[in-house]
Amino acid sequence: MTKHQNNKEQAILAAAKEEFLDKGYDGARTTSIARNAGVTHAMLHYYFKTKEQLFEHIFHETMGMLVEGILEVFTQTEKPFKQRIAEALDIHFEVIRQNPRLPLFMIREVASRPERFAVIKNIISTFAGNLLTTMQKDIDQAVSDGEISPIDATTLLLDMISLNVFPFIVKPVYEAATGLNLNDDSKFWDLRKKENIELIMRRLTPSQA
Amino acid sequence: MTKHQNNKEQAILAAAKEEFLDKGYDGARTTSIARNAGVTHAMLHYYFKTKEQLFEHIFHETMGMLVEGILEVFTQTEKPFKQRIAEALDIHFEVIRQNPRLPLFMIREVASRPERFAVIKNIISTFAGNLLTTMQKDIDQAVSDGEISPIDATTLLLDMISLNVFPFIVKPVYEAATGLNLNDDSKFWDLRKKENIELIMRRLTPSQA
DNA sequence: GAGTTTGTTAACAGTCTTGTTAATAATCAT
DNA sequence: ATGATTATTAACAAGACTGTTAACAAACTC
Repeated sequence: MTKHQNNKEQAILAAAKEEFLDKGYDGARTTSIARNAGVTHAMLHYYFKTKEQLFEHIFHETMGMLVEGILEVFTQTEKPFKQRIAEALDIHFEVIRQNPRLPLFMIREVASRPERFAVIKNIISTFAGNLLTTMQKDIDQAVSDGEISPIDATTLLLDMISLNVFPFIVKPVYEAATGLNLNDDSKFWDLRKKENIELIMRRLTPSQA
Repeated sequence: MTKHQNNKEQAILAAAKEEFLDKGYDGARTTSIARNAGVTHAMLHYYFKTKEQLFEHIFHETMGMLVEGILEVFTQTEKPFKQRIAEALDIHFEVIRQNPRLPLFMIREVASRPERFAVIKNIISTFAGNLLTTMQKDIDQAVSDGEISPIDATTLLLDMISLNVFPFIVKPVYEAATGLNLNDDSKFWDLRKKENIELIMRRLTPSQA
């Protein structure tokens, strides 16, 4: 662990993250990971016994990053409800923008092996439970204050996540169909964020009728 | 081709569709497909030379279904713009509801092998081009009539697709996290469709200020 | 510096998976 | 009915991929 370059372990992890995010568990090859990390594939099995174990590392690291990012979003101050939602949308969008391949990775892996998800199931469900109840309370308050029109917390949350996440998921299809490269296009993503906030704000604003 | 039960070919196609939709190309096994179809795996290779070729069949059939469904959505009559959009959302949502695994399948395969998408790239891009220009004209008309507030056609389209498609994509994650089964829950999907239409209608309605 | 632990390599074993082949049966055309 | 075509089976070939092992090197401990 000391003088020996243990950066090999890091190199393996980095290459593995690339490979898994790109191709998913089934498409990933341990030989390819080893090659990209610049080590023999025996080394890979020396540091991480199995492909599954290596994947677990990446999956947890990745999920941790995501959950952390989301948690950060909802520790908000005492501002008007609509403003807090707008800020949450902003931060949430930026978290994904910095890790754009993460949502598809998560969805893909859970879809093909739901049991793998069991580990962080509890974390998410208790977290979501708390979030939804506090959110619903805030909503009820804001509604009776006449600040917003009524809506379910779960409904609102799914609205927000759909709008913020889907563009990143559909990006490969969009790029394949148009030939454009959205990574370069920061204007596109700025506009998208703005539009999402606009949509949710309009959804929340009480109707004038 | 005649008296021989060529339903074996159909059985293989059916089993292959299941397998590919469920596990993706990389996760699918031709032996497993053959087993589920009730044929030897030599038969599979007799009818479809390679796994790739079998996949192409499924991919094309599947994409055709999707594109057809989408096309159907936008052949609309001479109703007010907002009403047409609401109806398009409704039909689009129902198409996906009947083929709920299709969007994730498409996105997953395009993400891990963009080149495979080249075949239907042209269809989609010309289709989308036409759609967007007519849509933009309709929007401009409706805006100058004071029916709606201004919006880009591409922006509106992405809003609509995000809201309608994402819930189906995230379904496995939702189910894994909650332990619930959304397939049974037709109320959930009815509400979701309603909410999506509500959101887009509010987005389009001119602001009262 | 002798011995122990840790890191590294190359070769290999075993399994899984795709695809082929050669032999056999069923169906069809005439 | 006979020959040609199509369907079907079982066994096998080849390769890819994961994981192991045995031998060796480097560093670390005392």
